[in-house]
Amino acid sequence: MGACTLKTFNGKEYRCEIELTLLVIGGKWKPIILFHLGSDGTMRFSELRRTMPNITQKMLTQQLRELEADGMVHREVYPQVPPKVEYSLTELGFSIMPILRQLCDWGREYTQVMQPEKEPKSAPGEAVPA
Amino acid sequence: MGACTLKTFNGKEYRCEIELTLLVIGGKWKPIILFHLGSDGTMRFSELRRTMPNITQKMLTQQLRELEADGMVHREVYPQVPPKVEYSLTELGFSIMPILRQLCDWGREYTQVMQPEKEPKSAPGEAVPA
DNA sequence: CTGAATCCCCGGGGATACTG
DNA sequence: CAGTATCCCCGGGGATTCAG
Repeated sequence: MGACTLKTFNGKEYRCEIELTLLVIGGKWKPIILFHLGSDGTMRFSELRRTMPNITQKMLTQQLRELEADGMVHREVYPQVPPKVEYSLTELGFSIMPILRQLCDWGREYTQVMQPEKEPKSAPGEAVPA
Repeated sequence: MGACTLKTFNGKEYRCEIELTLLVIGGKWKPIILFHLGSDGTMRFSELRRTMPNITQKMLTQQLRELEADGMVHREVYPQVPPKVEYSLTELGFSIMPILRQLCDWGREYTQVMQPEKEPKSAPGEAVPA
């Protein structure tokens, strides 16, 4: 229904709360970053890079900063040389983990359901006829 | 963990099932389209356009075709003039609705948690101190 | 009414080099 | 080690026009 009028929160424009959520945790990298931090716990910058070999440091830094600004991750800087920076999820960050896990599960089941035939007769969670 | 090696499914490349899910239901428009179809049921093309005034017909058509190809929506063409085409969710499409609703809920709570203070002390679902 | 076909802009995001 | 700073490409996606 008409629940999709233009709203603004913290500089983010959205018409639906789903859009707002996607602005915070969506995009090519954020879900993966959050998922790793939630699964493996506190990680250094270089650890994250090794875990995601395909992301550039520019993008990793950028996405982490946005996640930090949106209250999803905590950034701990150790004033020493060589520099050491650790990232971890905030409580708010952890609160998205259940959804991330479901996204993961859904994707896994999707491959199962779509594998046998191109005509999808049953949804993930349903039994497929033999 | 090293659970993020490059995989391929149906021409989609992903390193994590989350990425695969996002390839199917992610992007600027798909979540909204799915959400409307799931909430309001079968809709004509023009109905969808009215519900989402900001999307162009090109994008709406394109996204609907991709969703159809991925088994998320069903496209029913009535061979008559003027043309009439109805879109609805498949079972697979419906199976994503719970997650969409949670995305929606999370976004709503996010605005509550982030509103009072910029320093996030509690996550959505937690009680905030008075 | 539904949609295909074009044209075109803009910015997400990659590659590379430099710095404290 | 953990970032900035540039440069630049490419395609997502908007506006508009044509068609069955």
